[in-house]
Amino acid sequence: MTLKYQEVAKDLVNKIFSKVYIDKLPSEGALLEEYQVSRNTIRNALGILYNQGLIRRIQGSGYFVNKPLHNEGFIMNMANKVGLNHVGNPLIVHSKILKFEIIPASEELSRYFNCPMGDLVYYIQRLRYTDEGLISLENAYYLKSVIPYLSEEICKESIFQFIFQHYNISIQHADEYISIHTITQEEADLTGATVGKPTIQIEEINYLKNEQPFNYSVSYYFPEDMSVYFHLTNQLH
Amino acid sequence: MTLKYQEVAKDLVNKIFSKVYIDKLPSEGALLEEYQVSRNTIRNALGILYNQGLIRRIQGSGYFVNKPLHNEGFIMNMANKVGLNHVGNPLIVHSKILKFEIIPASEELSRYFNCPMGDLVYYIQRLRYTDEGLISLENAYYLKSVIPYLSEEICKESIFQFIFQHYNISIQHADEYISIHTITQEEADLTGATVGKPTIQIEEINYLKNEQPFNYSVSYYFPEDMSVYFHLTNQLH
DNA sequence: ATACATTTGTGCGTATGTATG
DNA sequence: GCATACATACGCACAAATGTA
Repeated sequence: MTLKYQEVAKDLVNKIFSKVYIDKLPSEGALLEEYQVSRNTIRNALGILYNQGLIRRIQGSGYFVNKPLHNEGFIMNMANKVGLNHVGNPLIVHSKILKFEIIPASEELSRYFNCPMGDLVYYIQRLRYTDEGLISLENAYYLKSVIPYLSEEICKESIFQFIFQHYNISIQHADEYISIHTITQEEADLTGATVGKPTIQIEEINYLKNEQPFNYSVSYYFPEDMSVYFHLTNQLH
Repeated sequence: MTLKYQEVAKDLVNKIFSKVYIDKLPSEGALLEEYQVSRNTIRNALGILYNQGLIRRIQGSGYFVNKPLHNEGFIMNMANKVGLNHVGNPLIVHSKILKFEIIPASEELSRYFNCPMGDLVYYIQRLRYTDEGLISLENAYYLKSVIPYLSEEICKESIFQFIFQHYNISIQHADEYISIHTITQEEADLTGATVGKPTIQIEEINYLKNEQPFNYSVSYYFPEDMSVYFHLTNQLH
């Protein structure tokens, strides 16, 4: 499946990250000439980048590369669901597997997955590290009917990347809930963190294109200087 | 300014909130017939609702009203920038003004506002309450060149509502940073909270249509059961 | 201050592809 | 196999904001 506006969008993103476009992008007219597509297609592609907060656009003037205001600390950009990243720069993450089980869906999980109770799900608990150290404790659940096979070996690297490549599926959208979680004794034992330490909790449900949820996870993020960034467009004036 | 797709979008939102549409929306064809607009306009309008997580859409099947999975605790929906709300239901908020000053922009503020240092800004510190009690401590800054007049009286109610009505401007988009803030002695004195209590910190910069930032704020949210919800669409596959 | 060209924003119509039921 | 419904793509026209001469 190779959609024109997504191809164009990806190419534009690459050109921004690789500093081909430093400040201003070419006009829509120039871009539709370059890519040999219609204006709608160009605008679809640019709309994606705009919604992700990568570019600004000013009527009568043009499209401009967005520079993030904050640059200190560990900033996780939620706009781009292509793995952990620090404002545009992807992070290399490896994991220590704490649990790898196949369990029947509880009432709660069956609600999240929109499936009958008892349906099988993978339950994977991981500690996630970068070069800097421990990032998060993750409790992830995957619906086995959608993801028939997983292994501990796979879970040491990126589960999502494996899924996308082997099952040729992709995330359509996600629901995110952010709150504060204070570390319990059990979690402290697992992570070495102190009991009662406040952490950022991110609960996440990921959906396929057909609206089927396939992944639910709760993660606790430990870095003190961490913040979660996202960009909002107000389309209802 | 009365744009067709925004009018349609607003009308659809109302019909969802007022339970005219409980589960399924009419098809695109039926809607363009009803509103007497083109298919692009209908899809623009529906796209807004989709991006905000209000509806799901399934190719070949139709548009469906989204039911939030979590219903417990105080959930703040960030998608819709029309004041504080609890998953769709607006909250009545009133404020106690702690500070109301006009100050010159510091280096930091001048970066946020993209203005020269020393430009005048309103600085307003408020405690925000609902019937349930204290919600947040807010430190808000408004660029005086964009918002020439504010008063303490106005700040007791919704500042945004006043601005939108009197200056006929609206938020185009916003940058949000979420992190954890532990309450200091000074803040504890102001709020009655205990020193060291972890709170959700939301930093926010709001932009006008011409990309001019007009508001920067840092707020600390106190409810224990609070979580921040937002919906992500993955447009890059 | 005015006029004009450029550039993005909105809106309509049409054709074809793809998923669902 | 078929009808329905959403997804993508093209092309065109005009409005509105911006930048420049």
